[in-house]
Amino acid sequence: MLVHGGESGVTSHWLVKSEPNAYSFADLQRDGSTVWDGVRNNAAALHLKAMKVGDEAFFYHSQEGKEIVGIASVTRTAFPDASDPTGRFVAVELAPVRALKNSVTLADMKAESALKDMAMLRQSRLSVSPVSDAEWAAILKMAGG
DNA sequence: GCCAACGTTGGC
DNA sequence: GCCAACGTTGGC
Repeated sequence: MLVHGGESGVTSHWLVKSEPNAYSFADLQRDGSTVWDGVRNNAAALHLKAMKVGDEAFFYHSQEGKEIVGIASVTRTAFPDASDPTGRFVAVELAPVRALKNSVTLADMKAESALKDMAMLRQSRLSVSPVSDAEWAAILKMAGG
């Protein structure tokens, strides 16, 4: 699909982290959509600002599970994060796409050579990170299609 | 619970 | 503008 401007129709892929105790993929499925706010890191915020409607993101459970459990899509591009008193940070809106058939654990990802340069593995504390097309495909394959 | 990584803050 | 101190994240 061709729209206007330089980024027309090209979707990007991302990975977002959440502690399932705080907000799990099941919560997202229950809610239908959610405002992805609370990001307080400039690198992560830059990634949020680069998200386009229709981009898809792996939904990773940190601490409990340490695995990718599902896919979400961006339904609203970056807007000011109302929970940020400084006004510096942004939020996006995400909706659930589907759960993965098999979740892909951190150990699985570390063991996969195709993922050795993955942003989330190189910088584990980053809560929003880009995923290349090759990495996206590799993880989908690991998840059972 | 501990600790490594890393970002942020504030004194100078 | 530097850098030490501190806070937070997240794997182990």
